[in-house]
Amino acid sequence: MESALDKTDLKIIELLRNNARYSFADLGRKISLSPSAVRERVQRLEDEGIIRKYKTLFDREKLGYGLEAIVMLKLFSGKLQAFMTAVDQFPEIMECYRVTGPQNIHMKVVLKDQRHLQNFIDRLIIYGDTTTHLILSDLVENEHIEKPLSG
Amino acid sequence: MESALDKTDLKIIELLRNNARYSFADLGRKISLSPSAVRERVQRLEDEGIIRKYKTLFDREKLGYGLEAIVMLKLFSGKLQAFMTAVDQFPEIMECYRVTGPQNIHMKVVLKDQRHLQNFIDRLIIYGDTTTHLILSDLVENEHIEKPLSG
DNA sequence: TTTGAAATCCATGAACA
DNA sequence: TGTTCATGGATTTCAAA
Repeated sequence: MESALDKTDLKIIELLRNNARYSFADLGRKISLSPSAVRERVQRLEDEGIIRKYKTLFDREKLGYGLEAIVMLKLFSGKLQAFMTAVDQFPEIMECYRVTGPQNIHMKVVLKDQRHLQNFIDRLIIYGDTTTHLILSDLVENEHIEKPLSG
Repeated sequence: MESALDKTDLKIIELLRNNARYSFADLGRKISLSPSAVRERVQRLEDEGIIRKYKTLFDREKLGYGLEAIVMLKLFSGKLQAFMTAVDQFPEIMECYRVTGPQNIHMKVVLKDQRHLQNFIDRLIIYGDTTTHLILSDLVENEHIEKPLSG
C-alpha cells in the first residue's frame, strides 16, 4: 500500500480528472494498455484513497440556485465542535474549510435567492459572526462539457 | 430546449452528483427506468448544459500537493482584464471567483509546500494585494468513495 | 503487472406503443 | 417519453506469463 505513482498512473489521473466517465477501454486506448490492466490500476488508486470521488458538476443556476456566495465565519469561542457536526445539516454548503486567520471558517454556499441567503445567515448566527461575499462570476471552471465515452 | 425538470430528472441528478460513474443501467435500476430512457434523459441534461462536467476528485496530499490555501486578491485598478486572462496560466488555482467586497477575487489554490506558496504569491503581486489563509481541514467533502457500478 | 479468453453485462439505435 | 430487442462493445474474472 502507498506505493509510488508511475507515469501510467499519472496519465490515468490526468484523463479521469476532467472526464470521470471514461471507460476502462477508453483509458486503455489512450495510454496503450489493456482494459484489464487499466481496471487494476484504477482500483488500486481507489483503494489507496488517491481517487476520492467521481462527481458530476451541474449548472446551479439552471437548477434554480441562482445565488452563490463565499461566507466566512468567525466562530464564537467553544463553538467549533458544534459547528463541525452541524455542517452536514446545511445543504447549502458546497465546500467548507477551517482556515488560519481571524475568520476561521470559509465556505462556498449555493442559494435560491436573497431571501434564502438571509435565512441561511440567520441559521449560522448561533455559531459565530458571518461575513458574506456574493459570487459574481466563476473565472476557472468554465470548460465546456466533454461527452462521455467519446474518443 | 430548457424544459422543466421533473422528479425523474432530479433523481438522476442526485445519483450522478456523488457518483459520476454510474452506468445508464445502474441508474435505470435505481429509479425503475429502462437504460435507453435514462440515456435519453442524461443526454438531454448534457445538451441543455444542466450537467456541466464529470470530474474525479483526488487526495491532493497523496499526489504531493500538501498545502491548500484560500487566497484573496484586491486587484489594482484596471487589472481585472489582465488577471482574468492570466488565470489559466496558474495551474495552482483550483477555483477562482470574482466576488463583491474589497477583496474582489477569492481563489482556492493547491501547492506543494511553503516555498511553492511564496513563489505563487510573488507571481500574483503584479495584479493586486494578496491575503492568504492556509486550509487546515476540509469539513464537507469527507465522504468515503463510492465504488463505481456497485449497486 | 500485464495479457488474453470466456461469460456476462451494457450501450446504442431502430421499431413501435 | 417510454419499452423492447438485436448487436456490437465493454466489463469482469482468471489463468498464465
